[in-house]
Amino acid sequence: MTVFEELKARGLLAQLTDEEEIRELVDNGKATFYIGFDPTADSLHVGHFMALCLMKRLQMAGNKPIALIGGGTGMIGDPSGRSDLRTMMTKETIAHNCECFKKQMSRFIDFGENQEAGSPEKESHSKALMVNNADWLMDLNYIEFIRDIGVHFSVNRMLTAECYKQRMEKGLSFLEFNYMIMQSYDFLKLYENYGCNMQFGGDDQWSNMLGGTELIRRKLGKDAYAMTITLLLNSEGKKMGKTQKGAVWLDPNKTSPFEFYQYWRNVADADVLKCIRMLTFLPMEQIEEMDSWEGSQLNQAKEILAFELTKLVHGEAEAQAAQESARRIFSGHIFSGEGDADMPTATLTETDFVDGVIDILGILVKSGLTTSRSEARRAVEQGGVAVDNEKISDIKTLYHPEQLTGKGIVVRRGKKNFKRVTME
RNA sequence: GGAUGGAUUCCCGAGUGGCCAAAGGGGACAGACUGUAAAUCUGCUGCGAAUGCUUCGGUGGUUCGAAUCCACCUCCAUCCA
Repeated sequence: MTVFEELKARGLLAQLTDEEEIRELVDNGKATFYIGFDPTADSLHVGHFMALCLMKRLQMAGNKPIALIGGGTGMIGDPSGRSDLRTMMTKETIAHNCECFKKQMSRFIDFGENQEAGSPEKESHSKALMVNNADWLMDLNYIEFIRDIGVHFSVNRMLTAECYKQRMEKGLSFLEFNYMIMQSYDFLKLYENYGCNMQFGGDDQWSNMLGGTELIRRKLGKDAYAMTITLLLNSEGKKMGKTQKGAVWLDPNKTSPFEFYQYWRNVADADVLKCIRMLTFLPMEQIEEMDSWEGSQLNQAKEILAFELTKLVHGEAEAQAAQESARRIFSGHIFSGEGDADMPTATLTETDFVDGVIDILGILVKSGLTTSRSEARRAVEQGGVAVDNEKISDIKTLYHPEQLTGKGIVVRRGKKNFKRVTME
């Protein structure tokens, strides 16, 4: 099975400019492709995960990935968020975020030795590149830019793009309108500087990507290709990787391996196979086999999914640990004491106690299981709180520091939220 | 620049002087049922142990009393230029 066939079989591909050409390039390792990442945070999240997997798959097939960091576009911020004019990120933050991105990406993509931009010779030989569009966007001269690039864009045509059509009803700022042009310019630059002949991105980027291929054709008379990745939606049509607490991060300090594991362990039945297919590197044959699973058997599939992904992102040891903890916790007997190391822990100090005691509500709040005492009270009153597996029904239950020393206590809120609480 | 409409709690959306911590729905959370699933049912959803305190774009004002009335400001939408 060739790479292209595999991508297709896994349902990763959404739209392509020219299927035959792309197949040809990709299967023969002749593609230099880029995917753009906006450095809006200091960690990548699950939303970026598919892009990373795709880069990895293609790199393994001999193609050369370029990770484009939107340092320039990041200076403006994504306008589609509307009202809140995002605070402009400083160069320092962007640089910091880029560093973090690179670190995380290198788990997936082999940047080889010569990853630093700056020396064209080295760059042409490296296995992968990371570049920042601030390098060419920041110093643009407005008049020159409009003359050279702007002429090639027809407003009439742009307005027919689906993404703008929708925005036309709610309002579209000029800033936002420029996104297509800037992104197209990125592609042109990468084509000229690094021979980048292909762009991948989320399905929502399609029209911007087409803008790039057209710009290259008009400006240079050359062909370039674009391909979009299917957006990973759950069965409710929402983007995967978002929880009410925010994104599921790839950085273990922002989303612990255990939480990461649990996120995937808890996906809906309808989504498991899709996720396995699109996100894991398990061989297709094995996936086909699972395809016929149903009912509670899918529970196994979820375990596989969670394990595989945690392994990819955090390594095998972490994945193993997360899986064991999860099994132990959900099989009923919590805490053996040993091996629960990765259970989220909250540590109290003397100052958290009043007159040498703290009530259960205080513990819930201090441990971060609830955000306020009112919320904590509700949880207890509704029978949703347990300590060391004993249901707590009295909101006035008190704890002394001695009870928290050593292994401490394990506080559970609801079915799936655990925190070990100990003394300093 | 002009005209009109709008801004309500996580979201949508009612509320046009006291009975409003604010209807209804969605979501979230908790419980039952289950397979750490979905669907369903129940509870719950500003903060506080509580008298109570803080919320309805912002700032002032009128009033015993304001989400509701007045003034100014900010932002958004539609139409006109």
